[in-house]
Order: sequence, then structure tokens, then C-alpha cells
Amino acid sequence: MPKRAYSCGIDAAIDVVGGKWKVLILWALHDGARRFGELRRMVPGVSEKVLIQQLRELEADEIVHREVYREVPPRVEYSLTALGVSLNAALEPLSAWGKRHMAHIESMRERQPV
Amino acid sequence: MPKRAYSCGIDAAIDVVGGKWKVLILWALHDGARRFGELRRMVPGVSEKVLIQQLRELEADEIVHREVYREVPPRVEYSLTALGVSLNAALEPLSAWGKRHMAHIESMRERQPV
DNA sequence: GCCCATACTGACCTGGAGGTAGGTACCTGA
DNA sequence: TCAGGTACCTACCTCCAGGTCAGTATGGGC
Repeated sequence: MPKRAYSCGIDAAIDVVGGKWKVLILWALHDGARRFGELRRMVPGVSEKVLIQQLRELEADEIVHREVYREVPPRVEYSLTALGVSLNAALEPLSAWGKRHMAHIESMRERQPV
Repeated sequence: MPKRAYSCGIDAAIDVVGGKWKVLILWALHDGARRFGELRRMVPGVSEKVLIQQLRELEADEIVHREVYREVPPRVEYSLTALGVSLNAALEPLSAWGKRHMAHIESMRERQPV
């Protein structure tokens, strides 16, 4: 999704974090490095392919760091870069808002299954 | 998109604000009520159908308020509710992050057209 | 020799968000 | 009488993010 230009900061941020599972991935990395398998378990519902894909995109955006340990069986650890940490911090108020109004949102969704 | 349950606050928020143009709409409503036509001009690229659709969803989530003036030609004004104002405030840090790193993001996108 | 686990890759397919294009109703003003 | 402006609605279509499933390399354990 290579946009021409961003009309404001927020859609630049969304371009980075807009994947279906990316915020969940960031959240899972909040407290330290995680192995691929751990992430898969921590983000229930992702397929392997998409998890890898989104991790690669986050890596390309320099949000996460990928460390490969040449062992057998292979071990790969993902962690947040400084940029990733700052992004996570910027997401916190939105997360707090969501948590505060979660019940309200869910009740809306039940009434109107769109 | 009626999800069963939200794993954390952030994906509840994303469920509300996840439409392609919703944050831009919120942003456009930041400083007061706007008419439908104004919004269409302020959010370049949206089709009428989708703009209406997303406005209706935001209305159902009680993020925006829709005021109809029975005039001819018709006039309809959209404005943020208290909940909408709080959501907008929660988005501000993310917007600031995006603005701060916009150049970086754009350069990544140019190199890797995915 | 065979299976196990990990962390992938690649081909193929599908659902649904979003885009396109036409139509509606209303009154005004020329 | 007919174009003009506003705020919609509806049917149809496209496209791609994401999902499914199969396959790969490696070495250890039995």
C-alpha cells in the first residue's frame, strides 16, 4: 500500500500499524523479546503466514528487530526497537479508551450486527 | 464485523475506528460541526457511498451526532459526541507519532513497495 | 531409518470493504 | 419546464488482505 502522500500524521501511523494483527503483535512484544512460536500462541487466530508477513513488514518499518540464533531447532526472537517502543507508547491512550468503553462498543455491536 | 470478544482495549478501539476513512472523518470534525458536502471535500478520495456508510457506523457507535435540518436543499450536519471527542483525544498521540516519523515511514515505503 | 520440532516459503482461494455509476426527492430560480 | 444543488440510496463489480494447506531445511532422539 504505497500511498502518495499522507494527509496528516494519523494515516501515516495507520499505514504502519494498519495490519489486522499488528497492534496485537506490538502488544505481545510490550514486555520483552518473544520467539515466533510464542507470538503465535499469544495472538490467537493468526495464521503462520500472516504472522510472518506482518512481522516482516514491521521489521521493514524498523518497528521490530529480528534476531536469528543459528541453532537446531531454529530459534528466532522478535523485539521492539526504540521506534517500536515509542509507537507502542503512542497507542496506549487509544488502548485505554478502548478498554474504558469496551462494554459500550460490544453492546452496540450486538444490537447492530451491521 | 461482530467480533466475539476483544482480547484487549486496542482492538475494541480499532473495531470502532478501523474503517479506511474514519480517523480522517474524526479529524475533520475536530473543530466543530460539518455538512456532508464539506466532509466530502475535506476527505479527498472518499466516495459518497463510503463516506455515508462510515458516518452511519460512527453514528451507530455514538461517536458522531447527525442533525437533519428540514430545508430545501437539504442540510445535514455531523458533529462529534462527547464520546467522539474523547476518542479523538485518544488518537492524538498516535497522530503526533505519525507526524514525527512521517518522513521515515515514507522513505521505507519508497524503498519497499511491498 | 524415521519422526519430531522449529521457523519458515509458496500456490491457491475467498470474503467483504471499498469503488463506480446510476437513480431519487425536494424546492428554487431563470 | 427544466436545469441546479443537496443528501442520500441501490445494484453491481473489483481487488487484495488474509486464510488454507502443503512443502522445506536442520539435527537430535530413539
